[in-house]
Amino acid sequence: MSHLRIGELADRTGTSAPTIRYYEEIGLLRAAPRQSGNQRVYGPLDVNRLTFIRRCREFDFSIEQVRKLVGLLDNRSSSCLDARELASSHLEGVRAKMRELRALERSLVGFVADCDAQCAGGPGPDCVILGDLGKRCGCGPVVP
Amino acid sequence: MSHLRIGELADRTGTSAPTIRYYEEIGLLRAAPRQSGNQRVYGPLDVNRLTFIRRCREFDFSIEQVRKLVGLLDNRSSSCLDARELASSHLEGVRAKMRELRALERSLVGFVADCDAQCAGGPGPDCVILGDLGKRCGCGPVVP
DNA sequence: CTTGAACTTCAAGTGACTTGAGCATCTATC
DNA sequence: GATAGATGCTCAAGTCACTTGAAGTTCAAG
Repeated sequence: MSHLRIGELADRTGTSAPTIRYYEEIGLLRAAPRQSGNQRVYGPLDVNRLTFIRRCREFDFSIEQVRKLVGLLDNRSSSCLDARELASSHLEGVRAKMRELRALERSLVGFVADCDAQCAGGPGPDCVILGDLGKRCGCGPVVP
Repeated sequence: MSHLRIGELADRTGTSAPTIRYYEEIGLLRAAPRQSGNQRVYGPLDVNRLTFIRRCREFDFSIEQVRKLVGLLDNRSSSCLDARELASSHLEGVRAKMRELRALERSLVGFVADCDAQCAGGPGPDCVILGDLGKRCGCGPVVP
């Protein structure tokens, strides 16, 4: 049972087979040994490693960041501080993105509310959403 | 002064010149008329339209959504409801993304806090972050 | 032996641009 | 009028992290 083909590995790790081949191609996974018929064969260690990789990706680490994280695992003499640094700088990025999204959400809520209050489904070009989107450049509704 | 070249249009709208050419190529901006020397010439209406487009993009609307929004502007008989619909379905997407990011942030904060509490900068492979990232598959720290 | 699922490779497509090469044109100064 | 440097032009390829498609091979079941 410990010998898996690519489809089984994919199922166990929530990956697709093409993605596994892609990870192999970019060197994130080792080049898997092949069966007689040239099909890739995997073992339990591959399940572990790929699960780790997928988890990092779910946490929105980029492939290059994952490469470093995997390197930390491979290189057992490396410092914990490297992992902490990677995680916390990633956290910074996530927080910045969240701030942006919050501002965005507020604007969109405002647009929709204004539309409900003022346009009431009336036709066209004077919709406050279109007006709002054109604003802040001081140009009002845009005439094409 | 109402005749601008691409660089000036770029400056006034916070866009890059290649991006403006790209928008022209995909039909989001009309093909600009050319000067004698084949350089593009723009007017105030182009500033308005591009500002509108950039604003939509800042609000994370996809190019295709922007294309619709611009179409709403162009087609003055269209209904306000279309714009409202576009904005509110976009809002849904933004909220979903925010929920993901919030969960992600919590995890990362947890990782870093655990590391500070338990690893204290000690060396290596037993860093709780690497452990945490490998978890939930029940495999613990991953052995490559 | 045949069927069909799963595998193989290689190439191209996605979105929204960015970057680079190599050449033309404009503007300012001498 | 000559020249230098900024700005413009086109076309092609690169980015990221895969996904999709074509066309052919291998495996497992009946």
